[in-house]
Amino acid sequence: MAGRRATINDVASLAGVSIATASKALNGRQDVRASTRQRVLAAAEELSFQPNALARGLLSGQTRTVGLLTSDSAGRFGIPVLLGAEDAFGAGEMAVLLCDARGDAIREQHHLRALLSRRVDGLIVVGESTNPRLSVSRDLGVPVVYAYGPSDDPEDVSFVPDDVGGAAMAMNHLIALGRRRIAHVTGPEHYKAARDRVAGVALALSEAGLEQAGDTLWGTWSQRWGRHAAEMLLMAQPEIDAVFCGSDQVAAGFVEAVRERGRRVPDDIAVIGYDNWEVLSTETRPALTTVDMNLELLGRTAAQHLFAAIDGRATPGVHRMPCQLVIRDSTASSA
Amino acid sequence: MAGRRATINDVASLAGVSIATASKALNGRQDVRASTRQRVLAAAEELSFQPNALARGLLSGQTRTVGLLTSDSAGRFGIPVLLGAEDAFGAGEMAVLLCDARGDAIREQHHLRALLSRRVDGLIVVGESTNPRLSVSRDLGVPVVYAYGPSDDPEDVSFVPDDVGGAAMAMNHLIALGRRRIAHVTGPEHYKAARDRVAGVALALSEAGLEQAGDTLWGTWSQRWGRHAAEMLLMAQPEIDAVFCGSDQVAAGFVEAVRERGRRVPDDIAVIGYDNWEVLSTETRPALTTVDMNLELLGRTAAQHLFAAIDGRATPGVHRMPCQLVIRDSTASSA
DNA sequence: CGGGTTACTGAAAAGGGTTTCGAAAAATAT
DNA sequence: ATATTTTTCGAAACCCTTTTCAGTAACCCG
Repeated sequence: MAGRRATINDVASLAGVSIATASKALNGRQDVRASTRQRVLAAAEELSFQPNALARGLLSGQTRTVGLLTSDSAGRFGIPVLLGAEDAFGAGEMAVLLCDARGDAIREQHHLRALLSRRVDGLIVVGESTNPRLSVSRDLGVPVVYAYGPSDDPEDVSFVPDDVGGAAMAMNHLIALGRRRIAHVTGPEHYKAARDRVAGVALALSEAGLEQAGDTLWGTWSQRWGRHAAEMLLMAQPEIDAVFCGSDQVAAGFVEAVRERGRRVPDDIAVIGYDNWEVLSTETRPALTTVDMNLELLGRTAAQHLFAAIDGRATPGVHRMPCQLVIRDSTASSA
Repeated sequence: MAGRRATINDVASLAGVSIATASKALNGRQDVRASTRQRVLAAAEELSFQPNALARGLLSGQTRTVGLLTSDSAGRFGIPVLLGAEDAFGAGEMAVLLCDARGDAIREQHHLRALLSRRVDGLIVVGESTNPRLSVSRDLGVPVVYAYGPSDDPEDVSFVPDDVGGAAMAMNHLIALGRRRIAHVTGPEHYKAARDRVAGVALALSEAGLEQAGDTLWGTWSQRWGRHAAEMLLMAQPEIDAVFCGSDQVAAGFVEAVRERGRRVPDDIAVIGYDNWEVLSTETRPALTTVDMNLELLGRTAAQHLFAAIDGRATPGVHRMPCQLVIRDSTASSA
């Protein structure tokens, strides 16, 4: 804690040069004799000089800092996106200002103002669900990229998981395994994620010329609902041979109830989950086949596109990022 | 995106005053006529003027920004601490620079330098476990508070959960319920959290004049280990009437295996977990009694103490934050 | 009407770095 | 030796805000 922090002035006087020369030497510019540069570098080292990012930013207008605005970072989905973004930024020498609005619009405005006054170079807005959210980009003056939850303004840049594709991928896997009486148990209808997956299911079924086994069962994203749905389904349609669940939680509950009823997974009924939430998907018995939304990659991609947008190369629109099927025992071939 | 951003200069000319007057008017200082202030405020509003935090920080030497350095924010424990801290800072108009070192010392140094060059007012270091970690405070020039994982330097300020007290609290609950043959299944011995809880168990047992049922079973923090431990335990010591598990994951596996063996929870065997990881503790059947480490509160407290430290009122040492017992069905009175 | 207050206002400096431009020094050409 | 070019260096402006300090105008009182 050596009292005051060293400035370039201190470095310059210790090296016996002007601050202009010191600056050039430190930043690797031309027009500095090698021996002089050597002296300046040594002086900087001795004083453990760190250029003041505030002064630098004030002059250049670039803070090399981005804001990360999340509505609900407590949620499972925000975190991986956030980590992916942080990772991409860290590699690019960018710093991340984290703001959690806790789903409160007032707080969001407040954070937005704070970020703007700190002159961030750009902004990533991480949604709490894949439902479109109000755009904040209007008149903001800095580029914004939306991740997970897209903006409602098509002019904005958004990155979301391709839930339609993910669901279709899961269904195609079941169909390829020879399952023909496939049910679909999912979460609340007001989630776009749930509706998109319904669309993906329909797509895959119609391509295969199949009918869904019964109506889609809407519920909650909970294990409890998975159990309940399993009980209803085994009663009403005991002939089903596969179920696509809207989340790993639902799938975990479903599997548990199926086993308790004396039916086997995957032999009698194959089960697929969604999210690849590893604490759940790998710990259930049998381990869950599930759809991974690659959220960390999504966050990283969003961050990279924010870089591009900062450089003036924005790519407006909603970009759907492919999901990935992770195959485990709950759909193992009943060979 | 109105081209350049408005400066106080623009506000001043629009209001027809000098920049000094504008500044005073905006900051609510004396020596400005009410009508003049009114005009300035209107001008600022019209230009949507936001004072440049860089210029302000450069002058005052205070950035109203703190660094949050985590080793592993992917972990379950870092997140709540982080959220609590972010919450406390947000309320105090502070901004949070998030850095995740991913457990890499080089990356940590790099982030540390970046934070310092941005002139953060303080730093919170969030550990990935409660094992003590290398101090970063030496010669840093800004106050540092450690959360969850304490610093190895007793001169530093650290906040950690009181695992000894938490474990004792759990055991006392079992003892109060009349259980007398209590076993302890926990995670790897190289975790200080596991060792502390062993100490808490011993404390509670000796106070009650009881012996532990068998040796402590060390394993991993997984559900798999919980199941395995249950199988071993039911074989070797079928007389046990309660188990204290080192985590909710272990407890969930334990409960599952116990039920499969035809023994009832809590009637035959009461089970307590640790962490209060709600997706697990509330979804198992029966729902788990568990110890909550109040991590969000811990993060908030750490943040508040960082404020104090920034004001020069540091309170060195390791502060243990009390845990809280959350009682659910897995220890329900078998009345 | 002059002296002493009081109420405002504005010029200027400071904070730390980068960059431009001009000047000095050194090297080369004439 | 002088003229010209090249290299190296330093003074000063600039980024934006806050704050100090000096100055102006209005006001009150004698």
